[in-house]
Amino acid sequence: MHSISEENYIKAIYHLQDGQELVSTNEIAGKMNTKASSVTDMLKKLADKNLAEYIPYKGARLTKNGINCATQIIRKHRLWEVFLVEKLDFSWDEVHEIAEQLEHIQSRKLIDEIDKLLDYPKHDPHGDPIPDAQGNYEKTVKTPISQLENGQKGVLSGVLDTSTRFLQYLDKHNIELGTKIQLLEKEAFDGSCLIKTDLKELQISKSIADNLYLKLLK
Amino acid sequence: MHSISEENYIKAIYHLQDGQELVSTNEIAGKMNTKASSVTDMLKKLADKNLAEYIPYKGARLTKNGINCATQIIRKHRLWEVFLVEKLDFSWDEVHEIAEQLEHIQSRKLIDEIDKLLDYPKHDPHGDPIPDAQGNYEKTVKTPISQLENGQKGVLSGVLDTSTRFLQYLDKHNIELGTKIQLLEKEAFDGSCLIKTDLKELQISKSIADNLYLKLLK
DNA sequence: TCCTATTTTTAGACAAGCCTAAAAATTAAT
DNA sequence: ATTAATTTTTAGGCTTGTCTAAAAATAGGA
Repeated sequence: MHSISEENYIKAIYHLQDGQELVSTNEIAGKMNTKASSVTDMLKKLADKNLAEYIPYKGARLTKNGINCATQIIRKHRLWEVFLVEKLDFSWDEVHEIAEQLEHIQSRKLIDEIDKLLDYPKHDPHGDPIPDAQGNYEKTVKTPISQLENGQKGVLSGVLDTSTRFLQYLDKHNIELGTKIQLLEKEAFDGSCLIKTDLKELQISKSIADNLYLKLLK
Repeated sequence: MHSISEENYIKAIYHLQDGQELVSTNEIAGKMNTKASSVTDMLKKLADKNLAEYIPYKGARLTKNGINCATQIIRKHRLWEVFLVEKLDFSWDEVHEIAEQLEHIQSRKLIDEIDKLLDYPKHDPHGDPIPDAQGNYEKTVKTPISQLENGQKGVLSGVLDTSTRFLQYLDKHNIELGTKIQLLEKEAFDGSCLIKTDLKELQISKSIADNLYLKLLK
């Protein structure tokens, strides 16, 4: 259907266009680790195939077609991640790269069977929602710890950075999806935060507080 | 490591070189559905990478390196086939194309975990042996029904043709791997055979008799 | 052996995806 | 509003893997 390269661009645009109207060439180049000129080439191709609208010098956005395509790729990626963790003893910091390969396997039946095997999970191991076969998924409001008021609490339901280093840091401190976290105090001058889990209190830097997304509890 | 195209050539050469010393350019082109000139290009590249020996105008054979590579690809292909049949309710005639894609996924740990999940199967759904992590696999002697003497019997342990049509034909007649089959009588003039299973007697054409491989019982 | 048929290789072209360097358009700043 | 900085596009080139058409090598037959 579409080449792997096309699929990767579609996915990148989808993730970038969240909220924004148009995604710029440079933003896409940054995310894809390619040069702006390569992006321009690809945007023309995606526009030809009616997967994206492309306005020269302004940017691009996915068409309905492109969005469908993106959600199906994301569905595959996240289901494979769940599969790797649930069925094959991978840890949540090992699965991303392999899922990047597996998400391009073309077989509708395959991914639907994987979905069934896993009993139709709603979230991947990093807390991100999994689109169903029709591309629908639940969008819950998640707030980074750095934007909470002192005293507010919530359940960890997503991480922005999925690098091995960061996920292993969380493991070390027994923080995982579903962990209940309360912000005790935010330092005004450097944005670092003192947080509390059921197990202990922990001082975290602003960049970590930016990466931990909570579903708020009142 | 190696490109998908390289891997496909390596696999093709491996399957063709069974027995033969050198595999010809045309044979490879036939198997790969490409033109001879494309094969020549690739053989030069494989020789550069020390994956094949290439003697112009004579043919090619895999090096030790190439053979290792081939057995690892075959290992992946066959394990994925078992996975699809055992864990995802695929039938044995649906799995080949998907396994052609999955066999190129690069992750040593992934395939070893799949192997473990399946409890280290020795044969794929078509009866072909699965190489272990070191590339070793059992080579049993299998004889096509067309080469048996009248009265000889054996257990179906492999099929040559894995097309959907053929596998569905076997399903229809309740013939599967492990089915005990006896040759009652071979017609001299057209090579067709009358065979007997536990369930019934069946007249099969020579081409079908050529495709059904038995492990002999005495 | 010599001539023909087949096989294989070479030569040149093309598409996909990427790159660099230069030109054009846009944005920001004085 | 004009210039300077940034962003984006164009132009041209490279690699991989494919193709066609022509040339070269091999094999087969009389």
